Amino acid sequence: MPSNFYEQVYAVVRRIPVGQVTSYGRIAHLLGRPRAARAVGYALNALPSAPHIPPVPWHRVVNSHGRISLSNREFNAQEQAERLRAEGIPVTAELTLDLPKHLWPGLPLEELDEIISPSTHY
DNA sequence: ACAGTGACAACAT
DNA sequence: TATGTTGCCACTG
Repeated sequence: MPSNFYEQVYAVVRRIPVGQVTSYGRIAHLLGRPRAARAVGYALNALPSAPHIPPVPWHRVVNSHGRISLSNREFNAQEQAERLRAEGIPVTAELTLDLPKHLWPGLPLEELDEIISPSTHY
């Protein structure tokens, strides 16, 4: 049973549209925990061992500088770059992209409320 | 209960 | 610009 926080992170990431990206910190802010950026990364790290349906587009999350994490010591970083390019986002050899240009605006309050407090939607 | 661990982020050199 | 340091928070054994 995944924790509530993980599920909240996954719920948000699923809303990121094709061709757009956001950062770990911004997801933390959306969830009302402005300083939990690190925990967001931790949540995504735990993803491969627990495949979800619908799938979670983890590749659309980069750091606050618009750079792919896991600095190229793992093939995962290259895979992430390829997936982003496939969605039309240019990624440099240094694994960076234009964050402001492709930044996902975020969620409407209504949808956000459903994620944070599912019990209050009726 | 508690210390250790990160796919972070901001700041300081 | 490029590293290093520090604060953070949820999760794990």
